[in-house]
Amino acid sequence: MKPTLQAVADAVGVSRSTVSNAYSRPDQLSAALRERILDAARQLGYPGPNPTARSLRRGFVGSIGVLFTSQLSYAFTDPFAVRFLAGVGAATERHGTSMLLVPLPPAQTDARRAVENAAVDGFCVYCVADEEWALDVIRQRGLPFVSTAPRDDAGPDERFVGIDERAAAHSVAAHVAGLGHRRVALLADSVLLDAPAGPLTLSGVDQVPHPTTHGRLAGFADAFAEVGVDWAELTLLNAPGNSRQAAAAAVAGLFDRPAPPTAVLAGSDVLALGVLDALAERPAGDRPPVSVTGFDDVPEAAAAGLTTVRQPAEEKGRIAAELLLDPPADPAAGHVLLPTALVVRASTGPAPRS
Amino acid sequence: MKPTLQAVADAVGVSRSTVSNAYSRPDQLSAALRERILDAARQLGYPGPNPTARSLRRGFVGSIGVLFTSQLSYAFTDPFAVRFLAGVGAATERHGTSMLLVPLPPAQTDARRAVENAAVDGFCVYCVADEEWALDVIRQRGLPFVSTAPRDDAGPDERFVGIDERAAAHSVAAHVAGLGHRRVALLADSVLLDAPAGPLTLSGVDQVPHPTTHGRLAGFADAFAEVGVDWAELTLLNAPGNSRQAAAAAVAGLFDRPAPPTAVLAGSDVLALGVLDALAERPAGDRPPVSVTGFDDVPEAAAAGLTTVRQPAEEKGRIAAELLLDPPADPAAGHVLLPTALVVRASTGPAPRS
DNA sequence: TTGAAAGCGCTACCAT
DNA sequence: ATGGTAGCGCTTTCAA
Repeated sequence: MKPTLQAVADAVGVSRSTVSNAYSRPDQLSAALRERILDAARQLGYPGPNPTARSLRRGFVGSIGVLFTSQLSYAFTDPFAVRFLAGVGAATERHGTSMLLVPLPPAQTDARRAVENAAVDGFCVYCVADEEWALDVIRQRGLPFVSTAPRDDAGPDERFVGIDERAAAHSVAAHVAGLGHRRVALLADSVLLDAPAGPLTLSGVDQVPHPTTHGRLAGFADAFAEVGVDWAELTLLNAPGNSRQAAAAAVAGLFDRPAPPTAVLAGSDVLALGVLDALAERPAGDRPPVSVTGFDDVPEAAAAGLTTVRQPAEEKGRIAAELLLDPPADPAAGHVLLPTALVVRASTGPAPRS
Repeated sequence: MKPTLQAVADAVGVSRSTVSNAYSRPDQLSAALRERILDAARQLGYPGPNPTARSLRRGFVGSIGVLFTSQLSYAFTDPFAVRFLAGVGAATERHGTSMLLVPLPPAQTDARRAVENAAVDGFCVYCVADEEWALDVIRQRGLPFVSTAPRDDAGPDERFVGIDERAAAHSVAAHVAGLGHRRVALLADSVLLDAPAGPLTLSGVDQVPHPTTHGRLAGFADAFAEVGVDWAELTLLNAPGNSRQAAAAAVAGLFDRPAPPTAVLAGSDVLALGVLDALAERPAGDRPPVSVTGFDDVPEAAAAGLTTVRQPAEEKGRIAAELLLDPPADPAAGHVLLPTALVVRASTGPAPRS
């Protein structure tokens, strides 16, 4: 049995309060006594105050949760998510807080439980899919959180860090439109929950439930509407997951259609890279000159020569954590919009004249 | 004030035990009563049992710690570490456990505190530098742990997953020796704690404190000893950190020496890539034909054509977590050696005749 | 500077 | 099937 604080107190012949003070409030006792206590603790093999008991008593835990509303193992394969985590890590590091990664089981009920049971003082919610239920749980627990997806119904005290998805998406799409492309496919992850890979028909972009995906698709559509191509003329492709494989599956057969798109705008770099994979797999003589764009500007994008929109990944994570750990006095400061930039590389070019 | 379990009990007119059972042991009460209780809880905004209180009472937390004995923000820049984390994540996911990433402050005392205060049921210790102190704390807390660095003084109940570092390192080095290289530099991270970037003189490999680094350097040295090149003839280079920048700094000026090495054996792919960076920065006409090898076979290695040793990163993380979460009955099974494989790519070639 | 008392919110045992 | 009791190990007033 591990010795408790009580055991140390008994050994030294002082009260528990004094031992507690020796650890947590050194100024409350004489240096000599403190040394005596710490020595006795060492002797007894007392490992210091039990973190759980301390948390219960103090009312806070000293760690923040990071919630990926997707498989945790997936999150680590997403370069953008990893940079985000690095940012959160940097902030927690400075703050002396730990970060808890909470895996969400596939079943909805179990996932709720996971969020309910997480021992944290707040959450950074990194959303890749439906998240409302998670926010409900967090609110119910009375915990603060920072979201990275734009939400219409965000309360005034709800903190956010992100980008203007729609404007950013507009910028790449306008670039592609400017190159003359008119037959265009839009590719996104989770256009509709649980839709299969491939083409999808939606009466309008507002049917897309996930705010990030909605924002990006809307931005793409805006740019083409400006050049006279409207929603119904765009090919919408669903990728069941944000992975190169999912993207490749989504564009299967696409370029063998009668009038294939001359450009594919993807909702993320990972998806765009998957499209390039699919193109590269075709025999060299049969590669249509398709322009492809991504989103995020992850490290791999540069190597692949991908035209994309840059957003500061690490910064996003860092600010999310800081917003949580040091809530700004002014609630308006709890809403941070990060800059984005269009990065033009070799993956886009003029539309072929046809 | 958030309602407590007591409040729900009062509202329904049952005891706390019954409410507790409604959440944790549904089979202990009638479905009807359980529904009544859950309804009342919803009504009152009771978010379910407080995780901390529950942990205190139950005696376990439901999360495992992952300890990087380096900056957390650094860990996310290391592709091998990220794959390792992905493996841990996959295992925790299946097990319904969370993972706590504990940032270690620079100061030794604070770092001890961080490990002492982590609310976890055990640790996966991923070591990049001196780790003994951390293991001391963990043992003192009586927590189980799994280490990934080979340790001489490992007790019989201490679990381990890793590779035969020395044999693996020998395999690449023998490949390079077989290509005829005799003037060779060995590059490693933290050869000595706090040594600056660049050449370092050590009377023998046994002066290297970190077990992983020691194993790899020893394996390199073994292979060259076999062809008559002994330790003193090898150039030992220290990189202050496992990063491309650190590696580039370590080899600065190296190739402008009178008789520069014809091969650089790096202790990790990241370092090897840094060497390639340094080489690539030289004017095209002035690039010595240096063979470079890495270690790990991270995804980037393939793209760079790096000759390296493959070790299963994700598997390592997965097994580490599993060893922690489902301790094998047979203690011998708590010691897992993973396979490695020499991967020969374009970064190594025959030594120039001179 | 030190100690006594009062819980933090919950669960598990043992009765009923 | 349900409730009473007894803590889990600690911190924090407050009083001495």
